[in-house]
Amino acid sequence: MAKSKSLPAPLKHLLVKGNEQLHPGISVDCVIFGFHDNALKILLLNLESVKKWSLPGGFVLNNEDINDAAYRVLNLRTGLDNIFLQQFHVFGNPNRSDAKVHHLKFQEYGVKIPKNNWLIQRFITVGYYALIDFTAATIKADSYDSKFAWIDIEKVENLMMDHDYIIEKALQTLRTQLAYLPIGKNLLPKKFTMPELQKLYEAILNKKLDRRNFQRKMLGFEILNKLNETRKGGAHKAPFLYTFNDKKYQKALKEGLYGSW
Amino acid sequence: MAKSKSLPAPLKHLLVKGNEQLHPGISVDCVIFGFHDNALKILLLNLESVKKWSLPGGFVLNNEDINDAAYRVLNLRTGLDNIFLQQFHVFGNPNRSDAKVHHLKFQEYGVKIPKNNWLIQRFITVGYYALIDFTAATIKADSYDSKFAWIDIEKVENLMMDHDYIIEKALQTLRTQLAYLPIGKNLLPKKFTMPELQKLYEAILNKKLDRRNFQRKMLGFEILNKLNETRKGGAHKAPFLYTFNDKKYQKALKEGLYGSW
DNA sequence: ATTCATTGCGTTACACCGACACAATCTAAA
DNA sequence: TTTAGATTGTGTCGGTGTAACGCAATGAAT
Repeated sequence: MAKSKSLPAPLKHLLVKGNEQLHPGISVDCVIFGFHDNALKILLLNLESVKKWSLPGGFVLNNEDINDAAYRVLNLRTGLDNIFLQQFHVFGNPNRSDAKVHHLKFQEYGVKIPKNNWLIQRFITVGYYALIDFTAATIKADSYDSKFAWIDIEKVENLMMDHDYIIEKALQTLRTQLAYLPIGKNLLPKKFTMPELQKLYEAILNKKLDRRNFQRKMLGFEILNKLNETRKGGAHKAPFLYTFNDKKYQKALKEGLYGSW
Repeated sequence: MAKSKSLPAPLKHLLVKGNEQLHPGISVDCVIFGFHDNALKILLLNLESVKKWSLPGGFVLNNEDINDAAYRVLNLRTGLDNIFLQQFHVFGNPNRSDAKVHHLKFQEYGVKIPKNNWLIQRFITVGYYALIDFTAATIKADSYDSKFAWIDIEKVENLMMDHDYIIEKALQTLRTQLAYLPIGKNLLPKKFTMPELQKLYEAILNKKLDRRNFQRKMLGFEILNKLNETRKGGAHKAPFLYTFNDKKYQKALKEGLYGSW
């Protein structure tokens, strides 16, 4: 009924050039966490053709490191650079791919995907998670998806394919790593207050923390610089501002916060 | 000069059927840790054709979960079942594959790999690590490699392709996970003594631990059953034997040993 | 019987953690 | 201008776990 729009070049490219320019059967998916209004959110894209939300993902170029591919996806969507981005799991269930997603998408343009096309194969995907400053990102949708949204971690559900599970795994990883990696640098603006940092931790852990013990523990890691400024404007006592001490932060990223044993 | 032996069926199969039966461009590699003579060892295979040692690895069947593929490799090599096996990293550098390995191998049989054959492509590999009971395994080599060896972790070097790096990453992961996962069940015989368990931890961490504190900490995890038997035969006081409490062990595997936060 | 390394169990000092107290501060309302 | 109310900065205290070390018991070798 609806008049077919003409097929966008990037989509055509996938069908025609995918086979020779992209690594077969493997993709990357990015769980991009952002923090806003004291809530942890995830960047999702809407595939109108299947009426579902999905994670931003992409394919791996023939001569591209898979980590670079994930970074390219992240950068393309958010415009951000120098972001904490980490592999966390490989999803290799043979039934996870759903060709219907692609069929429906191309149907919008009245295009039928040829049998045995590169796109209609089983894909194994590598999950990455990233932490970004909500306020610094400028999100771009692309030809496959026209809408995006930051969706509260509590309200994520009914995503495309196995993306719910991917997010669950990402969140698990993030929570575990919170215990031994310094998290927060990318999720918060450069200057932030201790209560803001605490809210972030509480959102990730989904758990209230004691204000005073949190501060003591955080300062104990020695990765923060206390500034001689306060954040005025709130209706209460003005809290001090902090920044991350880049050098010590990087060191902690490599060596972990404790060491234990 | 040397008379060409005839090409073994599994190798021929790779060339001829790989394209239709195996997932393209993805492999799995297993870092199999064993414990013997108070040292941590890794199972390596020798590729005579390239005169280098390599990790046991394999490909993923078209309809096979990638985790099952890794498990299949582990089981094929060791004959063991019900083993702790975990993904730890994806190695996706575009230059990591080295077609020369395959060319040399097939040259042994006077066979030239056709251009653009399935085998001669870039492979992205998923690293898995496993912990096994050295004494329970019966190692099998296969048609690609004729020799195997347990090589001391300290002496691993100059492996094929990026396998040194893969092992380094595996060891890093193992050390990190030691702090929050119960390790040891698969590396030791069913019954073991506290000093034996300690030696294992010391081998993994490459660090001496205090005997008395180690015991207290271990018992504190409440994943061990103390038996009413001792290990006689040593030239000294007979230490008590322990087993892992399976139920609590599994629970700790899921939830971690601490929880922190 | 004696020797001696090893094991089982215990002690002490110290750091860290959770729970809570109290004073200082900032804005908004009175 | 003063007061109220919520929030922040700093400190205390008891419990817990850890590192470092002591000492008696054990068991094979001498």
